[in-house]
Amino acid sequence: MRDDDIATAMRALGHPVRLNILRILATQQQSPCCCSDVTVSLPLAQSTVSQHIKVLFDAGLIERKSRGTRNCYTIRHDRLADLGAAYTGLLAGLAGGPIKELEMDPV
Amino acid sequence: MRDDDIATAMRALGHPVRLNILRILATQQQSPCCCSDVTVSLPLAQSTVSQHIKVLFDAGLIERKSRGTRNCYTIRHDRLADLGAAYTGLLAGLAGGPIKELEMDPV
DNA sequence: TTCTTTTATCGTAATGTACCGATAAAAGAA
DNA sequence: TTCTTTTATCGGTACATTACGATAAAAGAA
Repeated sequence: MRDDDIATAMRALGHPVRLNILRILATQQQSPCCCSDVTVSLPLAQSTVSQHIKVLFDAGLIERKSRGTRNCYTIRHDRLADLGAAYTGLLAGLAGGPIKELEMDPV
Repeated sequence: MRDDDIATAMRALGHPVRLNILRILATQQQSPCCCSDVTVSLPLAQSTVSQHIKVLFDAGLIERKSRGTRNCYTIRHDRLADLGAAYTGLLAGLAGGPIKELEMDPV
């Protein structure tokens, strides 16, 4: 995962409303969840929710499936796990300190 | 960790330059690392780096220590770990699905 | 004291984000 | 066909972010 992708995903998660959208998608995981389903659970206009969904979608954190007149969104758990792994890797790199190159090439 | 704090920390990590600043701080962990030390490692003006550092500081991800005429910054590994735990908790909540309340209150 | 170093902050410009209402396109129902 | 539902996108407003150069304050050196 490149730094740009990590940053994009982090920024997508960097808004409380979008965290809640993920939770809403998780809650209604059984039946497919569309934009209007999310909107009724939030004190925001439909256009605003659609915009937040787009941010999550562009960051690759949710998936879109066209079902009739609605677009159903589901969480991409694989991508969220990837981000978690990338974050763990980042922390490991930060903990190492300046002796990092010795660890990578032990002859 | 509240949603607002998670979002703030995520947003602070949501820029490639700030990821690099953390890595630079980690690399020069031995000797205290100040703003000018970070600046020479980046193709950015000192004022811009100072601003990025402020974002990380305001998010609680780095610590400031006044040492003479310079301000030395160090990584707050505890806060980064907190964020990792919060993220893990978020993922667990998202994986659970709509049966979440049954798990929390098994009588 | 004066000089230098270092940093945060100010001012500014360009760009991005967050919200809203209105609207056009797509798909199903009548 | 016409009507309804749903959604993405457009236009607009307000505010935040990112970048820069310039500058004042603080602390040490001369």
